[in-house]
Amino acid sequence: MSQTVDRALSILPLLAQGPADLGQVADRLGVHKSTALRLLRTLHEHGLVYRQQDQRYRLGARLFALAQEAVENLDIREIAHPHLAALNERIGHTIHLAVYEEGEVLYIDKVESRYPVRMYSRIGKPVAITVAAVAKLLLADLPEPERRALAGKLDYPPYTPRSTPNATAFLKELATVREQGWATDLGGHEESINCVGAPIRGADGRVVAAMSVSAPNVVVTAEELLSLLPQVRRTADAISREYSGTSPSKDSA
Amino acid sequence: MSQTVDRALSILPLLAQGPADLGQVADRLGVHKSTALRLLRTLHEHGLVYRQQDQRYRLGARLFALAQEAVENLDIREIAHPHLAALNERIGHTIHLAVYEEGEVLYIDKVESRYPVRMYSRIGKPVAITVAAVAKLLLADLPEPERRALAGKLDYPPYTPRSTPNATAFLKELATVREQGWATDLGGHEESINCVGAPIRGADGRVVAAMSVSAPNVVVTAEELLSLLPQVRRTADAISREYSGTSPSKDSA
DNA sequence: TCGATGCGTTGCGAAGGATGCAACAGTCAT
DNA sequence: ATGACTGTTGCATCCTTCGCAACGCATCGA
Repeated sequence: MSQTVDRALSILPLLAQGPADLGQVADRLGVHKSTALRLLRTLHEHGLVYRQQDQRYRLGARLFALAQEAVENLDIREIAHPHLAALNERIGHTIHLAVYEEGEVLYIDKVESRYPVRMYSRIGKPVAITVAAVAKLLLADLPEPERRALAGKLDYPPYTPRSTPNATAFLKELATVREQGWATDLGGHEESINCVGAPIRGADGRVVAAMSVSAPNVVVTAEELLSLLPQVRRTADAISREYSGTSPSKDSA
Repeated sequence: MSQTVDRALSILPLLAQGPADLGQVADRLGVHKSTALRLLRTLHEHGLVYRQQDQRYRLGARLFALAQEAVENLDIREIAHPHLAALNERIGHTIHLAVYEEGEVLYIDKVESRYPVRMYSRIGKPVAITVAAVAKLLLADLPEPERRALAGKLDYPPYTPRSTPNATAFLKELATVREQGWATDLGGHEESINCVGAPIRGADGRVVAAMSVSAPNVVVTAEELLSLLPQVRRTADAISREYSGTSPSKDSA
């Protein structure tokens, strides 16, 4: 809607592919060099773009700062984390927390068996949206038309023989997930990794996030992992209650 | 330099503090609601901003994607990682890799003892720039005026009794670090944590990155940690050589 | 040593786009 | 039902951005 801003923001994904010099940026944008220069300068002032010694531009540090702050301020994450940590304390496996946003699923928290570490390493990468347990949970709750549209647009990479093959199978799986209120990924992404997940719901019953427990099948069999389902669901429900209960009145300032 | 873009980008740090509605954004920017709306729409189209169900805006997922891609494309990181992993294999402690950028020091890689994990959790947060070994290494190599200016601007939080107290002490410490070619942080940030670090240099001899090994003093004493210094330096030098050697000719496309 | 080519940078007039206003629509609370 | 609030739209005005051309500067080759 705003041409100037639109152009400026188009520079970011362009630089995400790698550093580029002024001419390259101008060409890719289809604008004059001087225009590109002014846009880059503005981005630079805000720290979103950095100029390395060879004068080429690349993405800047402020970007990380923003992403960091953003994820820290997600109240679901804040509420969920203690619950995830407690569950992890008991069962010891890796636990993920994920949300859905505009056609993408992204992890916003993770608890590792050894120590609690917030690892955002998978953030931004195309999450295995067609197979991940958390993705199924989140997509299963989308309004019918949006769900159909999204399922049609997706790619269905055959990570393993057990991966979801196509939109039809995926929609069917989502229906199952919606019915039963939990989801699995049994070797659909990596042959040896199994997951079980449960949805976290807001006050209106809509799924606002999803959590899952993952473990390699050399450690626990799929059946053993499934036996943890009640605990996973209890945790998810506890988070749902707390999230629904406490009104989000942030009386700051 | 570009007013429109400047205003639009100013929205991002504002939203980083927490979700805000249209009116709040407009107020903080000092512009009319309709103007703020158009800017937010543009940000939204690029995925940098997300509109939650209560219509308030917050930072969007694309931001994570960009930050992720950006850090993945840092060639220093790519080159260094195998070396860091190898060193970690031998000595088992936590290893950090950091770079300097426009007054900030940020971690771009980390290897944990258990398994290699890229953890960007500290990115964006104010790194303990006045005490961290990697920070000293990076700042010690700055041009004199820039170093002085920066040292003057910094805060010197007394994390522990051993933290760097002020600019004078810091500049002196940096001089020492520059002389000896390595740095330590002995309980300057957290009482029980010690670090030793070494610089990674480009072809022109300038410090382009810094690495460090950290360990709690309940596991290894400061002396024991210091005895690892030769290995750390060898690793850093190996990275320097590889980084300088291979010309960065990315013959893509 | 000198000219040539390529890059980033600056100042300028023109015009295109962004701005703020005012009016509208929807929602919630009273 | 009525009021207040928030988000939204269309529009005329003016500011801001745009592309041009010329410049400074470095690198390269003769």
